[in-house]
Amino acid sequence: MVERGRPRAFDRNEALHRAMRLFWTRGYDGTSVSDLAEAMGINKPSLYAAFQCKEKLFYDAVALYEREEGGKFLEALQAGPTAREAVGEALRVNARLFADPQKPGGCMIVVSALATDPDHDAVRCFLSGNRSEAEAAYRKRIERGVAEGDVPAQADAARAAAFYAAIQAGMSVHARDGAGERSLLEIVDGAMAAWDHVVMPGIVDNGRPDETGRS
Amino acid sequence: MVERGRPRAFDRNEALHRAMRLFWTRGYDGTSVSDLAEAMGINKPSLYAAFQCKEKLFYDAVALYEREEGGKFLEALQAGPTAREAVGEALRVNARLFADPQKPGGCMIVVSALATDPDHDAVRCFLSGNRSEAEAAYRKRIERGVAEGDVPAQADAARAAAFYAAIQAGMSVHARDGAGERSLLEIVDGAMAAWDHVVMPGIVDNGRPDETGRS
DNA sequence: CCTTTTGTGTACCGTTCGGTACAAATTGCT
DNA sequence: AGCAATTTGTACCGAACGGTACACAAAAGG
Repeated sequence: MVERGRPRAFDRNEALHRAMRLFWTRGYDGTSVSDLAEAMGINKPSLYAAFQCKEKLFYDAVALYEREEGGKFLEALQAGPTAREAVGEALRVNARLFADPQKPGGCMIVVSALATDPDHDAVRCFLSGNRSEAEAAYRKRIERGVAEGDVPAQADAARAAAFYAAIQAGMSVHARDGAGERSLLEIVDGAMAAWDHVVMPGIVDNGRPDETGRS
Repeated sequence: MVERGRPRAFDRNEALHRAMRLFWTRGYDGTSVSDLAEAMGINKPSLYAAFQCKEKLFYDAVALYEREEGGKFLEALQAGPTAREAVGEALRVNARLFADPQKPGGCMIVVSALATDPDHDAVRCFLSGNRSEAEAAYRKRIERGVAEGDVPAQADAARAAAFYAAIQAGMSVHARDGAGERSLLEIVDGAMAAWDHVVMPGIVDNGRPDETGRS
């Protein structure tokens, strides 16, 4: 009793991928269901049968985005030997993603619904929550650095996470405005120069008197 | 021959101000003309008679935003005694604006149309151009710092401007997510810690060997 | 073969969109 | 007063919106 009835004539994942690209490019409000159906190569009833409604389709598309595009970011954030190197590499991974000429500019989670009408506030909040999760990922990685000894114990992980999350969001806007990979990597470079100060505000005024916080 | 015909029964500027607030909150796509008319306290024919169409109304609203909210930013950017202090103060002015609980979160020019359908691409490009102007303002202030001697001659003003413009955009997203003034000011503080490196990449690895660049 | 189950395409639903026709109302000018 | 110019409110326009009814097609199970 595995498959009853007429089989689906399209690849659900492929269709979802195309929907994701369209939402990413045009935003939630800027993408109509008719446009989606056309881009997905199906008719609207097929779309609704497979994805329930526009809003759920969007959530599925965001989940796919996180799996397809967010994976390398999270990997890089875990893989780096120190919190500093991990955060830097994670930002560089995203810089390359946001500026990829084969893809819509910037991060889908930032650009696709920043301001919406109150009817779609759930969508905006959903993305806002996802952004908070990204910030939390930065924070946890820095806290891990404290636990592992490569970040000073008195570090303000939450504050540093907010800083790097903001940098990442700014990179998305910049990418939307046509900034290239080089420009975004320069921004990352600048942000990483503030590491010591951001991680230990008040202790390190500026610059780093000593990098050997490691081990 | 100054005023013929029936006089307008509403204050055009007040109405535009209310439209600006609504666009700022909900974005271009998320704001309908009916909502606008209601918020402005007028009927649609009055709206169209006074502002031509939705798109032109939006442009007028953005211009008002720049006059009302962008003024203090530009002033601070010019007023600071050094480029460094001016950029820092300008960012702090915007941090307070973006987190003002009396106003919609973030910068209108960033949040109100990042991703739209192709029909409204002109709106997106208009805002993108305005963001470029803000970046140019940063660049010119830093170049002025070079001319006045408070910034080293070999400084990369364009790169630094891109960095601080990105920070500013990131602050808008963060403000939309509910970040308060304190959080945004901490981000500014972090960004300013990178000043020397950002202004002279490759020369100053990190930190500032000397702050007495002033005069 | 026949029923059940599910997907497909057409053609449509009510609502909202941006925008306007039109007649009444209110002013300045002569 | 009469005319020209302009705004106002009502009521409406065609188009696009998100979503669906329905008849038909294609598969599995009996």
